Amino acid sequence: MKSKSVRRVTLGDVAARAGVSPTTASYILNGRAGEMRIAGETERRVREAAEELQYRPNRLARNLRTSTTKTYGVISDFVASGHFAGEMLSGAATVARASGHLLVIGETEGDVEVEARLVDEMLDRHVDGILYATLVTMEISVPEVLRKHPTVLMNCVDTTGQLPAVIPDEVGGGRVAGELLLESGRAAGAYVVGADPTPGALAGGRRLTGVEAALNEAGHALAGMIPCEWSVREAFAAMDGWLRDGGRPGALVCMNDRIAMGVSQALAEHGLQVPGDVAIVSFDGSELASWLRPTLTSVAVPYAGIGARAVELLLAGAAGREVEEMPMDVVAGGSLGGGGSTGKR
Amino acid sequence: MKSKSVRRVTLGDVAARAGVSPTTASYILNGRAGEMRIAGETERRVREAAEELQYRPNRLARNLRTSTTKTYGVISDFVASGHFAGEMLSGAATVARASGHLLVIGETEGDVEVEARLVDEMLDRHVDGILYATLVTMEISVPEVLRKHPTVLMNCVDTTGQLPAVIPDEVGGGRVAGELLLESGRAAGAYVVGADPTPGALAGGRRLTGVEAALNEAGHALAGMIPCEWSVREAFAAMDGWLRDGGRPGALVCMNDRIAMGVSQALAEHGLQVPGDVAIVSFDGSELASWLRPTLTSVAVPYAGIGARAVELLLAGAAGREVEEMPMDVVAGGSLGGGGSTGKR
DNA sequence: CTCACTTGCTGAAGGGAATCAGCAACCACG
DNA sequence: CGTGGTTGCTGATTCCCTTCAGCAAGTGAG
Repeated sequence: MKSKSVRRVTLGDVAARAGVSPTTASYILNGRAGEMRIAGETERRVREAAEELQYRPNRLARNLRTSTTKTYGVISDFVASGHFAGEMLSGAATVARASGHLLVIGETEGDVEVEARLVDEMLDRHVDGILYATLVTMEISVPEVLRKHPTVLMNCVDTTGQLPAVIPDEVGGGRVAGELLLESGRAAGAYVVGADPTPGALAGGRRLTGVEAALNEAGHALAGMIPCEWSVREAFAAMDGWLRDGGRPGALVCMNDRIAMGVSQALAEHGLQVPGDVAIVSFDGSELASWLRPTLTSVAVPYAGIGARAVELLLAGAAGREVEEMPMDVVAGGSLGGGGSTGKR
Repeated sequence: MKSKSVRRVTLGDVAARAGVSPTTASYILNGRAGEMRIAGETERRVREAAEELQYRPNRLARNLRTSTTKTYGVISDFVASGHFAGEMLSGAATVARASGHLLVIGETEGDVEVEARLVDEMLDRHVDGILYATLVTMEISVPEVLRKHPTVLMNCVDTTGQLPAVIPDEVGGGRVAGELLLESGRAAGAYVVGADPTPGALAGGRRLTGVEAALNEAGHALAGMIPCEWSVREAFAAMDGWLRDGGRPGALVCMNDRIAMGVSQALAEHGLQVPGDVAIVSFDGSELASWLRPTLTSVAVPYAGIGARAVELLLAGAAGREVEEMPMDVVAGGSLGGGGSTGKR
């Protein structure tokens, strides 16, 4: 199974066949022919030889010489969870590939030791840069050593604010949710379901800020908060309890789609219709939003966009400190009533 | 931001400080001291020097010399979709890391051109092996060049049967589902919901085979099939139509959790209770199964296990041709009635 | 004292590309 | 005919490690 090692074609072979020195061949194949005043005819011969011999440069040799690998490392706490990490990876991989880079992944499982080891492994392999991602949008402190290497944070910001980061514009997303409520005429008696479960997490607070801003500017106000962790179960329990206590919401802003699912279940069990009795708008724009009946109108976190943008910053030589906020767009569903009850996905 | 390149410590530096030759230092640090009859005292000095200088071997140089990179490439059609790909990656990464390997990923989006380019990029970088994964369990034909390099297929088998593969034991999983139905006394009037949506896909047929086998052996038989694509929407539509036509199932075997969700929605809208009126067992063991009310009893696809096992095969020098089937385990939920209505997740 | 072996180490040769410094050949000009 | 400049190319070195082949010194037997 091991390749029968027929000795790969080297730069020297190409040079020999073209009747030039390896130096010349190198310059030509690296596009420095003009700069080095190589004759057009010579260039043609070398390229032809490379083509005929099916020459592929030995990346390992080049890596050693240039200390460069056309490779970026991705450190993230959880690769496996939900589609989030996957989308971020996918977005990053696409942009990386376009510039000939590959992605090396490492999952820390939230363990600092593992994280440190992974960072070392990647730096040992001379990745050209590191993408540091978290599953939940949050403020974190990254390993010191990353400050000495090109690094871009995805979905998080570091406490010292030294490193460039790409995060969702959660406040803007909150405003979008608030505006959707206003547009559909369901802003009265709106409650927010969810509270930030993770210390350091940013999404909840910032989304709330945005929602309140939008409502307040239109002369409305939130009717209240129904706190719960961001899971289907917890949301169901919280909502169920609240409804049992006689609560009757006009609309619900759910901090994510899973909360919206739990909430929907509770509403259904109490005989309340969505969107007839209760309008729902939520956040995430996950597949789940398109699975529910009615489909959810959800303000999507642009995970793929974050990944893509982060790689762009790395490619551009990430100057440091700037935090870029990616706009959150609506995935229209039927949970607010009115138009598109089919959802966009 | 670029590291200020203080010239990394090299093997030579360590050797100099310990007063030995680089050769000796190399042998010692590579654990070949015994084999080379290096004196204990010398070994100590070298290790100490390495420690003091914080020596980290230059992997790029080693890579070049050994044509080995402690790196595996993962080619998969979709990295972003669902938690499946993520779990497989995660399982693979964990085992890989344990042996000092990192994973390089590449997403083909199902495009053969992209796939070919990614394979080339990885082989150029001399990955030590390739994991080739598909989102859906299926039979595929892999790029020819992979046959010349250590390769293990994850969640798929190749048409020629030349390459080692790790797939879920779908027939066994089907049996498990059938047995669950029997154990809970709900085997009578059981319909199967779903049909294989993708050409070449294996899961549906094999699951069905297992379910039928288990039922038949106990003197039961399936009451029928309700075909639909494997999505929430399609499942809802199919089930809703079937119920409108007056169908009344005693139990449903759903080909995956998304189908089960659509089915649950349809049952609810027709006033049928789970598990009271209709028992449900499904496949996948995804998070979704734990989100529904009642939670689903679902036969889980061991994605993480597949990834982990595939890397083990690669590490063991994958001998070729053997196809390993990983057992599918039950994630207990409440959809079959009886015990655990809380679910295991 | 010699020979054969063991112990403990080292020199030098790669691996394949990138790149600095420089050289030969030719031309033009005064 | 010497000088200076351009054109077009190349030799030698470097990146840092692994590893083959071999050598000097010590030991024990004969």
